Amino acid sequence: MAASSAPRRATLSDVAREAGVSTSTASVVFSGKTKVSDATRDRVLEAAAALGYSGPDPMAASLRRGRSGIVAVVLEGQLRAAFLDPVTIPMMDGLTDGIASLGAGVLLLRDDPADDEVSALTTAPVDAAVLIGCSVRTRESLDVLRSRGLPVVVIEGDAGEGVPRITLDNREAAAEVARHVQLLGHTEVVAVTLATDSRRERGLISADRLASATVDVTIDRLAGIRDVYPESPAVSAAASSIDEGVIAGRALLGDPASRPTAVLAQSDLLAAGVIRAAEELGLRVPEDLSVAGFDGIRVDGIGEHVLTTMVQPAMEKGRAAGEQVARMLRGEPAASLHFTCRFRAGTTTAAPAA
Amino acid sequence: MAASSAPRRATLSDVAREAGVSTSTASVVFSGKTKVSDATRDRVLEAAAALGYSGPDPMAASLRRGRSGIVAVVLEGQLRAAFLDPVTIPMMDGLTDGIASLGAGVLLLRDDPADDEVSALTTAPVDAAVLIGCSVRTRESLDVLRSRGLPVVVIEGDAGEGVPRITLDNREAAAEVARHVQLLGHTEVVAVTLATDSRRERGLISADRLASATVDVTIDRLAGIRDVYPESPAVSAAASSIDEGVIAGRALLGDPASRPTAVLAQSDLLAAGVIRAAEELGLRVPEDLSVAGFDGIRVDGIGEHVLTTMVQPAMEKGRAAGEQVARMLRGEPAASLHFTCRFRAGTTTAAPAA
DNA sequence: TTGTACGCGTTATCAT
DNA sequence: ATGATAACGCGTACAA
Repeated sequence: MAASSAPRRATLSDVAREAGVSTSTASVVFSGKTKVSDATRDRVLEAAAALGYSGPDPMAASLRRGRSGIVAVVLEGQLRAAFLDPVTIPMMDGLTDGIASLGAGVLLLRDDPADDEVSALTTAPVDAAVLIGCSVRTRESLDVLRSRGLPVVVIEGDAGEGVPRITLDNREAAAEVARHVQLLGHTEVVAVTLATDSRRERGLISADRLASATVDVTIDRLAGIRDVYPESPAVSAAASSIDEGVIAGRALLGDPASRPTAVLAQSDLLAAGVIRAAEELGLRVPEDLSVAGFDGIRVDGIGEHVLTTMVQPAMEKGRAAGEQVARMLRGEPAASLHFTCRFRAGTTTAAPAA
Repeated sequence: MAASSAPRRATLSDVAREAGVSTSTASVVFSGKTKVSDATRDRVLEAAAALGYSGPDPMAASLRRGRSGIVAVVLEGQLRAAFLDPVTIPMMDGLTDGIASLGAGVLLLRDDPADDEVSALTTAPVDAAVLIGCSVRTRESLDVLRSRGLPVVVIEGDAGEGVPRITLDNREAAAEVARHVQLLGHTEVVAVTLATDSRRERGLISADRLASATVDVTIDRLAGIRDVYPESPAVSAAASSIDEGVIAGRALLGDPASRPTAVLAQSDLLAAGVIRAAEELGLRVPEDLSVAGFDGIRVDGIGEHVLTTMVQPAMEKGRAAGEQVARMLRGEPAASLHFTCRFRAGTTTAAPAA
C-alpha cells in the first residue's frame, strides 16, 4: 500500500513524453495560453492523470515567470497584537480582494526583533509587500524590501517619497465627531486615547508625554479633538479593548464633581468600555453621559446601543492597498490614496442634562 | 532621478564576476554552507553592495532547493469569518511558532466557492499545508494538496487515514463542565450551542436537526453535555459572538416559569452574551443563574466576572500543527495529537438558589 | 496547431 | 578554500 521511498514526482516533460507531444505543448495545455486541439489536450490530460501529475510545479513556474503570486503583509509584532484590532480583519479581507485580480495569496510576515525574521523579508518569494502601521522597525523592513526592488505600499504610515501610502483623515475625522458633541452643547469633554507609544502606559497625557508620543494615529486623532476642544484632558488606554475602556471610564467618571458630560474615545472598543463603566456607576447613556467612538466596527457586547462614531472604510483601505500593489505589478503607476471617515450618529450621544 | 526603464537586477553571477570569484563561491558566501576565507567573503560582499545585489533570488533558490519556506494555512470562507473566532488568533500564533524552526512563513489561503481559489491551492509555492476546521469543501482542498504530494496537517477535522490530525477532547470537556454544574446541584440546564451547519439557523435543536448537523465541534460538545444531562434542551446560536449569546439568553431567560438555573454555552463569547442577557433581566450571576462557557479566551466586556469554562490549549494546538508539519518536512514521521481542555472554575457558576 | 531551443538564477556535487 | 558543471522544472520566443 505504501509507496516506495521517493518515487520522483512526474514532471511536465514526463507527461509530454507519455502523451507523445513536446513539453511546450504540454505546458500550453496547462496554462491555456495558446489554442490546442481537443485531441492532444485530452491525450495530455490523460497522461497527466496516469502519472499522477497535478499541474506545473509552482516554484519552477515562479522562477520562469518571475512571479510567485504572493504578496507579503508585514505586521508589527505578534500576530495577536495585530489581529486584536478589529479593523485589521476587514482590512485584510479588502486586501485579499484587492489582489484577487492577480490571483495572489497573502503571506503573513512579522517584522520582529528576532534576527531571522529579517531574513524572512529577504528570502520570501513574494512579488510585493504591504506594510501596515508605522514603527521605527517598519522603516528597516521597508529598506530591505525596496532593495529587493519589490513594489511596496504602506497603510497608515509614512514611508518616504515614492512609496504609495494609504492614509486616513484621522485628525479631521476626530474633529468632526468633536464638533458633533460641541453642537450638542457639551463643554466638559474628555478624550480617551489609544496608546501613545510602545510602553503603553495608562493615564493622563501631559504635554511632555504628548511631545514624546510616537503613535501617529493617537497623536492625529487627539489633535483633531483639540482642534475643537483645545483644553480637553486626555487619558491614554494601554490598548484598544473594552476592558481598557472600562478602566479609563472608571477613572474618569468615578468622581461626580469632576465628571465630564461627554467622552470622545479613539476607538469603538474603548467607547464600549466607557459605556459599560458609566452604566456600572448608574449613569445613563446618553442622558447622563455622551460617548463617541472611532472606527465604525460592529461592537459585540454593548447591547442596544448604537455607537456614535466615525466610520472608517477599513475594507476599502485594504482593497485600495491591494489594488495599488496590483497596479505596480502590472507596471502601471500607483498613487497614494487618502480615505475619509464618515460620521455616524448613534444613540450614545445627546445634549447634556440641563 | 528616476532609474531607466528596466535595468536588469544584478544576479549572483554578476556579483561573482565583479568580485572575481566563481558563482559557487559567491553562492556559499550568502548561504554560509561552507567555509570561505574572510578575504574573498569581503570581496564578494563588496561587489554585491556595489551592484545593489540584495541576496539570492528566492524563487530561483526555491526551485533549486525544492523548498519555498512557506506553509499554507487553509481557512474556510472569508478571513473575517475565521478571525472572528477568538481562538483562531492564538492558534495562528502557535502555528507560526511551530514552524519557526523551518524559518517558514504563513500563507493565508481561503478555500472559497470561487473557482480560481482552487487554483491558489494548486499553484501556490508552498511546502506544506495546515487545514483548519472541516467542511465538505475541506475534503476537496485536501485532495488537491495531497495530489501535489504536500505534507498536510488538519486541525479539528477528520482528514482520513494518513493525515495527522490535531484534535480536542470536545465531548469529554463539555461533559466535565456539565458535571461541575451537576455537582453544584443544578437540574434545569440548557445548552447554547454554536451553529449546527452552514445555514446557521438560530433556535431550538430538535432531534431531526441534530441528526442533520454537520459541524463536528457543535455536535461533540452537545454530546458531552447530554452525557450528563440527557434531557437538556439545546438552543443554537447563529455564530460565536456576545450578541448572539444575548439573543439566545433572552429567548431562554425571558419566561420566569421555564427559566433554567444554569446555561452551558459552547463558547465563551456566547456565555458572555448570556450573562449580559441575564443581567438585563435583573438576574444576578451566579446567584440566580449559573453560566459556563468554553474556550478559555480572555473575554472583553464582561467586567468583573471570571467565566467558568473549559480552557482549550489553542496556542498549543497551533504550535503542535506547526511542529508536525516541520517534522514531515524533515522526513520524520508525524503523529496525530489529541489535546485536552482544562476546567477553570470562575465566578459565574454556583449552587442554585434554594 | 505543434515542436525546438534556450535560459530563468540558483545550489549541490565533485574535483581541485 | 575554491571552481567547473550540471541540474531544478518550466515558459516562451520563434520557427515549422
